[in-house]
Amino acid sequence: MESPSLPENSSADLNRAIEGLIRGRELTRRLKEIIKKPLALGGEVAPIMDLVGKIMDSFSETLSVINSDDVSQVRVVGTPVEVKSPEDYSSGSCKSADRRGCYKRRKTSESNIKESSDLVDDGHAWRKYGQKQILHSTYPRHYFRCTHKYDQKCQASKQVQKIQDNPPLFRTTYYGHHTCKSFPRVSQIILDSPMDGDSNSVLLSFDQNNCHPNYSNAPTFPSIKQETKEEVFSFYPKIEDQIQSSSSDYFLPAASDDHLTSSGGHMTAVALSPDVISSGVYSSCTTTTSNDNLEIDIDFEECLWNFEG
DNA sequence: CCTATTTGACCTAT
DNA sequence: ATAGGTCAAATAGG
Repeated sequence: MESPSLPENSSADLNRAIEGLIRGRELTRRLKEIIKKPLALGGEVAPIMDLVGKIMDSFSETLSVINSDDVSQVRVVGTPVEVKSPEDYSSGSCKSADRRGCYKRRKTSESNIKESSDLVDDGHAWRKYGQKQILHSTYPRHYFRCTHKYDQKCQASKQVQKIQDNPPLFRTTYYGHHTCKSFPRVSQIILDSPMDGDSNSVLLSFDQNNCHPNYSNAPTFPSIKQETKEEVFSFYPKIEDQIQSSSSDYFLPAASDDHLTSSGGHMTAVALSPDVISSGVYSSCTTTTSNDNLEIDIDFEECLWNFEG
C-alpha cells in the first residue's frame, strides 16, 4: 500500500516534519521556563540552559532550511527519500564540437541526501566525471554518473563529498532514477557482513521498477569488481601514506582525494562504489521494508554539517 | 587496445 | 560576476 515516498507524499511529510519541529521548539521553550525556576536550588543550571538554547537554535535553523522550500535540503537519515523528477537535469545531446549549450545545469532539484561514516555502496555502477573544490568546503566534491548513462540512457548521478574527517563522514547526494537494468550483485551476497543475519534477505529483494533509488538501509558492501575483499581493505593503508606525508595533502584536489578517487584505476571504492563492471553483477535494488517511514531524523549535533560549505 | 580517472576549460544558474 | 556542474582531452592501468 504505502508506496515508499511518493512525490505527492513528500510535501505532506515535510509538513509533518515542520509541525513536529515547531512543536519541539515550543516544548523546549517550556522546558527552558521550567528549568529556570529552581535556580535557588543552587544546581548547575547554566550548562543546561546553554544546551537548551543550542537545541532551540538547531530547531530554528532546521526550520529555516525546510521553509526555504527545498525538499532536498532535508536531511534524511537511514533510508533516502525518493528522488522526484529525473528530468530536471539533462545533459542534452550535443552534436557539434562546440560545447555551448551542450548541457543544462541541474537546477536546484530534488535530491536524495545520505550520509555515512564509511562510503556505503549503493549497489550501482558509477563513473566519476568530475571533481570540484567547493567554496568554503574543506573537501572537494566528487561527481559521478551512472555507468550506463549512454548505453542505457540512465540519468542517475550522484555527488559525494567528505564533510568531516574524524570520524570520517561522507555525504552522498543522489539525483535522478536509475533506469538501467541491473542484477543482483553476487559479490555482495557472498561478502556481506555476517554481522546480522537479516541483511541478506533484504539485499536479495528487488523493487519492481528496476531500480529505484531505494537504497538499502542495511549495511552493504562496496562494489567489488573481481578483486577480493582483501584488496578492498588494502585501500586504507594508502590513505595512511597520504596522511603521513602531509595531512593537508589529504584534501588536495589533485594529489589525493582520499577514498573518493580511484587511485590507480582500480577500485578504490571502498567508499564510493566504483563501477562494478566486470562480471555484470551490479546493483542491488534493495527493498527497504522500512522505507515507508519517511523519518526526518534530525540530529542536533549534526545540524552542523548543514553549514559546512 | 580499451576503459576509467584526472583535471582544466567551458557553460549555466543564481 | 561567480560558484558549481559538466565536458572532454590527456593520462593511467589492466
